Amino acid sequence: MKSISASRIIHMVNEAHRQPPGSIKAHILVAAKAEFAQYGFEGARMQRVADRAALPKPNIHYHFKSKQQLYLAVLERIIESWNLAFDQVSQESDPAEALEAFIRQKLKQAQQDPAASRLFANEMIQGAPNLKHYLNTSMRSWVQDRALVIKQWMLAGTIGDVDPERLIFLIWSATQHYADFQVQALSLLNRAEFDDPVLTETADFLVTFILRGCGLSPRDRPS
Amino acid sequence: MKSISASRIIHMVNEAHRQPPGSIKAHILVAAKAEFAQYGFEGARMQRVADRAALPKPNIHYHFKSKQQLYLAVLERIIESWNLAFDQVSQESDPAEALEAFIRQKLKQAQQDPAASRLFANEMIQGAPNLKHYLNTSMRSWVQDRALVIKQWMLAGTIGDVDPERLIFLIWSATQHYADFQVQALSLLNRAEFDDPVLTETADFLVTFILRGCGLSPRDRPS
DNA sequence: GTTATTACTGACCAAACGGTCAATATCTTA
DNA sequence: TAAGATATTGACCGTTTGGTCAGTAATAAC
Repeated sequence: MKSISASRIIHMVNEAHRQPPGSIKAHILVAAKAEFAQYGFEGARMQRVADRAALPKPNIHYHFKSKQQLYLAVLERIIESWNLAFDQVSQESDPAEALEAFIRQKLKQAQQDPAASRLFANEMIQGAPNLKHYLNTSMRSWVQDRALVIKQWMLAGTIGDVDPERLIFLIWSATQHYADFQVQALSLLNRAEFDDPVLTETADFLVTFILRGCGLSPRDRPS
Repeated sequence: MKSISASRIIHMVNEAHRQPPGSIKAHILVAAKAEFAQYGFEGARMQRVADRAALPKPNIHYHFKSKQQLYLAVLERIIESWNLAFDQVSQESDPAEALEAFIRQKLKQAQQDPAASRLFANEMIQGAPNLKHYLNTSMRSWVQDRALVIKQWMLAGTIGDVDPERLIFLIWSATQHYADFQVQALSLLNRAEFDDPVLTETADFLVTFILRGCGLSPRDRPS
């Protein structure tokens, strides 16, 4: 195995992953995301990435040194874009409103970029070989922050008794599943595609159901 | 592409997939399930299947003609084992009891055979290239039968207002996620492994939460 | 307009891939 | 125990894989 230090790899990736939207690197990253999402790291083929990007294969290798590095660049881009949607919530927020916003946002994310969701799913299924650190640091503290707020809501009596970590995990699973298992969902719901009407119906169901699960009623909306 | 008719493939698979538990074919199928679950079809390597089974590679090819056929045999075995757990439920069943049994059963399945769950997840992520027919026939009618019972419960007022298909999908997602995203769940819950105590806590949470989401209280249990 | 740098690509390579095959061992049954 | 069928395997094959490289085009700097 070539001895390239982890920090050097991370440095190179950091250079590569934030590209102006129209750039060729950004274009390759989009193609690679789709490929890795569908086939996983080992199943992905550099030739197919090139075909998806409509570029010769060596061109891909010019911009990204190796398959591994391309994968890491895609992965970092996804995590970063998810962190941007790091919505603010506090003890003072209304639980129903905050949870509803969170559910709708997660579901919209899953619909707008199912490839990102599937790539992440592949990484988790394989035991997160490239995201173990993320799971034990950023993700964990993010969850703990939110869990603390939920616990405070519980103490204040503005929400029912629920395990906050498991609640967050359930919301993630319920929303992500519509991206990862889209074919199953569409067959089950007898729909052709995951379009806006399906999104709205699904979001409404999830909000109602989960809020009820938390001992809350969904706030009234103009109908 | 070789022209082998679909029925011939299915016939061959049917011959292969039900093996006495101690047989070599069964042993290979277990190894292959783990490999396909972790890497997906394209990412799986026949050599690694052989290594997992502690057999020379040609031995695998003696028992299963091709990678594709081995994969199909594993898939059929999983679907079949899931169909065996086809628990009976009717209009007369108690909704809370029936849902609780369903949730606990699904979660236990996910814990006892996470590889099966992950293999299925991989197949869904790729758009179910080998399970489209299953999704549109067996799975669909299974869901519709259960959905009908849930609708009757709703008419009888023994359960709150919920979209039955989406409820089933949510239960699947919430339970399967603990197998597919096990590393994430363990990190989030600060646990080392998905053992029986975690299983029980998780099942209790899911039962309470989902029943509340359906407008039900979990039936009392001796504590 | 020359030069230096960056971007691109057809042709190629060693290694790994799924799969084969002839030779051998191990069971069945008469 | 001979004969046939089944099971096993070391050595091998054509193809595909991730990746390279020399040569060329395009761009930027002076």
